[in-house]
Amino acid sequence: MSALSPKPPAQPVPGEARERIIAAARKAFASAGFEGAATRQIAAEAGVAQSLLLYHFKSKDALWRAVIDQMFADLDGRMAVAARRSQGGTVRERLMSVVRAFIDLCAEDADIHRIMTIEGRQPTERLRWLVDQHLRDNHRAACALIGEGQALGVIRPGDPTLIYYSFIAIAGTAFSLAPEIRLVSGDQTAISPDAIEDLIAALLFVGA
Amino acid sequence: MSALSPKPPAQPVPGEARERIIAAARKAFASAGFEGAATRQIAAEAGVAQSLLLYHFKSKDALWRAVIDQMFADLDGRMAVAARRSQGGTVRERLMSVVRAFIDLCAEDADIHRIMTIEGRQPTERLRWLVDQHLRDNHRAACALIGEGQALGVIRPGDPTLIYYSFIAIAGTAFSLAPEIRLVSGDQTAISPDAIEDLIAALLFVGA
DNA sequence: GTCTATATTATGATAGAC
DNA sequence: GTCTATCATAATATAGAC
Repeated sequence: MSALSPKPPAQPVPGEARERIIAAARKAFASAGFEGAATRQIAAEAGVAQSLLLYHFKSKDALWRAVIDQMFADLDGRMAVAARRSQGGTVRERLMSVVRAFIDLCAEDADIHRIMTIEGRQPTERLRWLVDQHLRDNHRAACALIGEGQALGVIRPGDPTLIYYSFIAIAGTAFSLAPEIRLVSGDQTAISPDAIEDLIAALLFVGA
Repeated sequence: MSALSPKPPAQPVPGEARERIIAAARKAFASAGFEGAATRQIAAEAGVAQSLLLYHFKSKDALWRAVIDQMFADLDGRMAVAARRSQGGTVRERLMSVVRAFIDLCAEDADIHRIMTIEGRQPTERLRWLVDQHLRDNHRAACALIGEGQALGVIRPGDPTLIYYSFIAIAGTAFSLAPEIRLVSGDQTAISPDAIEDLIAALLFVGA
């Protein structure tokens, strides 16, 4: 290896520590909530000084917002890809395309569901920011698709918002509570995206 | 009012403060998680000194366990009533009886779902205690009923544990995330037990 | 950009008066 | 049973060297 090696292990790459901090913060917020997560512990997990966290982000609150923005940039990107791939298909195909994309996202990393199910419990300033910044648009798009299917008699009748949250609940809970499910079932239950997809299809479609 | 009035307002009734502490602790643990909840804040909410909390319960951990035990005493009692009321009925009737009892419990107070969805995320000592103390038995009973329905072709095929957790997810999430649903939908969505029951029936039963 | 050191406040827990 | 006062530690955040 030359001295100009493209990936020097000791020399910190610019922006790398910042990303490590965000990753560690996401894990911490997802498992202990905003108040329960400690910036010291996040910094230790990222392998940096606690004060560096407040250099890159001006406060714990700002760090939380950075975590959320990164998570939703990923989510929105995946949803856009799923929508594009299924465009021109039936309502059922288009809906299951985004449903499957969300299931796969949760299977890979349930942190987004974990954080959302903590923040959605209380009408805090953080929740209002979340709704304005990210949730309202996703909710509107999903409900439009659900309403389209209902008009065609393909999707079960009922309040689209409740159907939307039921779908998220099934898709997210299985992966968010994986540690509990493992302990309760004695490791007998395999949590597969296919099995979750079947349950959601049964919920959504008429005569499924 | 005589001096021997049966309900003196100033004189603290024995055990009353203890109950207020448990109630305040349940709210705190449900909204902020174990680490995020502060004993000082719980005591303030209950209107007592912080140290009194550690007189009645020897530690924050012991307080948490007392909260859990009280919640599950209520849950188990309601489930037993629902099971007794429907005994002799069809599998569908028996299942929907306990399903409805759980929905009503969450509608009245979503704290049990909120606490469980926080604790189920990480394989902590608290989770192991929860599983041994309360969860395993409830899971076994539910899965037995689900399996019975599947053998008769009434309930959708699939891993009973995943079906069980999907039911809990739908029933609990709607009420746990009520503040978010309210904000996102602009108060357009009414979260009624009947609507939730319909969604769960669609999920559970073949050809629903 | 990253660190050490520290200020300030909040935390869980204890001691002891009443 | 309930309180005030306090301890030791851990929290977020800031100051300043390199």
